[in-house]
Amino acid sequence: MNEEAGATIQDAGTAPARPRTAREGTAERLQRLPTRLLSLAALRSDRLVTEALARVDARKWHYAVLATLEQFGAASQAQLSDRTRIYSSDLVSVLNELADGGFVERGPDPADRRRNVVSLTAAGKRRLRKLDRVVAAVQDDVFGPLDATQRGQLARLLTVLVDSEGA
Amino acid sequence: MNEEAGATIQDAGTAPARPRTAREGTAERLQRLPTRLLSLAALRSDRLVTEALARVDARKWHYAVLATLEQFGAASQAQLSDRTRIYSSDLVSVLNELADGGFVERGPDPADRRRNVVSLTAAGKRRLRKLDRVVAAVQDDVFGPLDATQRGQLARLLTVLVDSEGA
DNA sequence: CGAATTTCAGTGCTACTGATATGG
DNA sequence: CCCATATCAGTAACACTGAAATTC
Repeated sequence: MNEEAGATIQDAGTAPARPRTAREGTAERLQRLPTRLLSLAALRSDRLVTEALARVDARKWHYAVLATLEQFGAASQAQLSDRTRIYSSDLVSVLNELADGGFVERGPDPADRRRNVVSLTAAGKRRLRKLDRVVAAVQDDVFGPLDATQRGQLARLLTVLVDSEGA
Repeated sequence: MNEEAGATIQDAGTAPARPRTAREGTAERLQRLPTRLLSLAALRSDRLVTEALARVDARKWHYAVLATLEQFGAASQAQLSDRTRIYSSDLVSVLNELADGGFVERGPDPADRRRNVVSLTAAGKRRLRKLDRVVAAVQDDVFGPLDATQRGQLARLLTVLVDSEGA
């Protein structure tokens, strides 16, 4: 099958670039490109998270909203949007889904009738426990190749990057 | 209608969770969640890369294809797909765009008429130089908050994760 | 025949941009 | 009048699936 294609592909037009300068070969630039490494690592991570959550009929945003509600308490959608980084326009359907499942309640805020008050239900808390376990398990899948020290290092470095936003 | 929890946002229903156990508070779980940190960092990185490339009418995949062609030489689309991680179905339009710009040439492989041979043109090499500079500049934007040692650490850790795929 | 290659059609999720209606 | 909030409509880029036609 994979005969080495004689003249055609081996040297058709472009010769494979070798590091000409001793300094810094541009050869493996793509494979080593930090932004690409970050992108590829996140792609795999997101895929595993998405798959694991899909197995229990959940999405990343569901977890983010539930965890945020438990941490900060009931909130308006604008607050939830800030805290979860979900665009408020996208948050609408997420809350619809969570409300359909009975995991959150959404009612008008009597103090400001533009707002809704979104709060966790008892079922929502149980749901959060479940998703906590799912998400925790995925961490080991994703970061399994790293030992505890490396995981800490990575988390610290990523936190610096994430916190540098908008600063 | 459904406002049984009369209070507004301050204490509607759910009290902000405090770390009850001394062990490991689940409070900031979302903010510290490694897969989320990875996702958010990559999101910002991808956005900056995409924006910078868009300013010169390019996309990430254009760069990936051009750099791969220079590194490995002319190749079939299946080979390019493997090397760039672009799905072969998506590669078609990327190559169309690059060919429209005169940056690559795509011709049939006489040795195996199922294949195309994709090769870099002179204009493609000049294009690659340009994109190289753009991409290099973005690295500093994205990883500016880290010093050289930290950047090396991060790159090493991400490489471990990326290489662990399919292994 | 089965398998590889290119291409096309189409899905689903995400990020992101308006616009709109309502209320402060 | 200007601003905030929630909602809706829609776009673009991606990741991914499946199927077709051609050729090995």
